[in-house]
Amino acid sequence: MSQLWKPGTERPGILDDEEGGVLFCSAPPAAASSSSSAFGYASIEQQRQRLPVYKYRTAILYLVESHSTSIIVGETGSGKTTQIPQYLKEAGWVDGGRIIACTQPRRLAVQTVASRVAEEMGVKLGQEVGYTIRFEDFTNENLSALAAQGVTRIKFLSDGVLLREMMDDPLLSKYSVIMVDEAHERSISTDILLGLLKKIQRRRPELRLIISSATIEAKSMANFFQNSKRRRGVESEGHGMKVEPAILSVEGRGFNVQMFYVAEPVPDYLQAAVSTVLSINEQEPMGDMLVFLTGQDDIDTAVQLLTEEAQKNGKPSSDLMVLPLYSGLSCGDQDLVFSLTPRGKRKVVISTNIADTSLTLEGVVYVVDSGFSKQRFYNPITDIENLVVTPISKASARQRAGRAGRVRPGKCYRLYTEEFYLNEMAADGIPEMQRSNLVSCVIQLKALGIDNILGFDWPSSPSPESMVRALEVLYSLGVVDDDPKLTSPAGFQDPMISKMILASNKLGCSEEIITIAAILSVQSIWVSVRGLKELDEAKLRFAAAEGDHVTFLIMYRGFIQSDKSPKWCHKNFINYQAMKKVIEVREQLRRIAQWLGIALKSSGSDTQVVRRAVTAGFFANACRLEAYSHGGMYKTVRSSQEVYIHPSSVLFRLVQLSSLINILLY
DNA sequence: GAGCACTGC
Repeated sequence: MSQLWKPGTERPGILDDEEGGVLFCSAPPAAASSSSSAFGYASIEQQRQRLPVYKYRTAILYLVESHSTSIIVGETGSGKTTQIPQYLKEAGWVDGGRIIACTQPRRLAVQTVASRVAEEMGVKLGQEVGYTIRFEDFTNENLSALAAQGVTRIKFLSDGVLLREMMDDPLLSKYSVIMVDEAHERSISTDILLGLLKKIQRRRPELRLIISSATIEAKSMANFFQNSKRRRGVESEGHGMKVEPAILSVEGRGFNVQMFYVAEPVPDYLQAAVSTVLSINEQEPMGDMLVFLTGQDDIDTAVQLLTEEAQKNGKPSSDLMVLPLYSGLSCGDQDLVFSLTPRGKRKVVISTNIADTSLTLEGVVYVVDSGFSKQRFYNPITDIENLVVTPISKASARQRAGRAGRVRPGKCYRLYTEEFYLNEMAADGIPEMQRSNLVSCVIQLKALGIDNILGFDWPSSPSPESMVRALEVLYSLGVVDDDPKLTSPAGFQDPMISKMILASNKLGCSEEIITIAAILSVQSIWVSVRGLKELDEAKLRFAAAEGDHVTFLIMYRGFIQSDKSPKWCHKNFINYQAMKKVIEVREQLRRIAQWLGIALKSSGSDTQVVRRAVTAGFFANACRLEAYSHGGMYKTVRSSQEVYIHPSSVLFRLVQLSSLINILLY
């Protein structure tokens, strides 16, 4: 590599122009390629140079050197995530013991990207290239001179972990460059991170930020980082940097995807999806299909309809291999979608949004897009979060379509009209921050010393009602005082859990409550097969009349007594992976509890104190059974909101039963 | 008779 431009030297000849205060850098000259392998196959170096981002190497390094914030818009397959940290290292951004950080919203992405980069650099993962996610720290940050060889210089981490690091080192002083990847997803932790990084920049003008995003929403991101810097514009001058964020666009490596729309709005997208799959199968050449629906229910129905169709012998649809995909599936079922398609079969994966963000399917040529997804919405008045089937955004529709063009030119069938796409769909989705309960978000900011929550500078502000509601809940739990400042160090992130654990200390059941807290933090410890009689029977074996929390305790004890046996879990319809996570989380909670001076103490067979501790933490959810109500209707104490026992609860049948008795009695 | 997708103490 000889054509490098070193930071601090004269800038290379790049065309740039000012546009509304934002610097656009376009069409850089292609960098001269260096060595080529003497062998017949592509070396890692050659593979790296073939990535679209390689053409922009010099440009990116120039922008990072000369701007405090650079925004890189790059489609999937551009190589930005794996390459940019390496470019930065090659250009000297790790000199003097500094570290380059690259954040991801998901754990799996952190692991895979880190190991890919370690492989490309020919180093052992955990040394020069490392990663940190919860429960796994694969870095070597021991800075002693002797160990200097394998010290971590490029570090991948989940954005949640970087937030945690801020509690110990508020200025994140060991990092020279922080790259926030997948910023377009606008997850809560990414948004908090962006807000805090903007604050850090004022105190550390030498820190460079790279915001990496898949959509052109970049412009509003640029505005966010530009605001208020104008007012304090002098600060960075000494460093010879531009305060306006730079925006650079890198093309992806996708193939062309041809779009099809329905002529008229469809009355039933599930039916429409099924018949579209069948007609693609009859009319189009081989190639796998990916269908986007909204949830488990829809997906199971669609799979069933298509499988029935496929079983009709002699029909062309008999060569379909139909597979569902959603997070509730067991690992084994999820892995099926990655299996090789048998000869003469065509794979059809029916998926939720999981195929949009978390999993990448190879070999998809046809995408069927219902135009809907399930989204969480939060109502601060009732303090209730809901899942609602909602039209997706244009950005999301484009992302879905792009899945068809990863291996060769593809086709995307949109089950909505072009008119709807052009005129009705929102350009971007609503950030998660504006659709969620903000209790843990507020407590995190408080723990970082941000006291004026309502005045915090967010990439997009949540509603004042949600903020006030969150503060109210924290106040009623005694977590914040009148100031409002945190009354005690935030040991546990979730204040309800925190309160429950503190109460258990007084009640003498911390052993049990820490188990319950751990179980509440995983998705579900039951396997997710619905409508299966055996599952209900298994539940009855563990069910306690005292409710789900006590049931969890019985299950956990059984798991420990089985010696943490996967077979025992399988037999009892318990999710082994979830149980393993419970063990890990429990251990972490136990450590924190110990640090807070809470000793583990068991209440033995006394479950009453356990239930007292649970209600101490979750009293805000208290509700009253309505007399004479059919089907067990409750109303919340705080807002008289109508609520029902969830069918997944062990009390579900019991309540049905007891309300039946009520009816008989009156 | 029902849970889009994720993160972390």
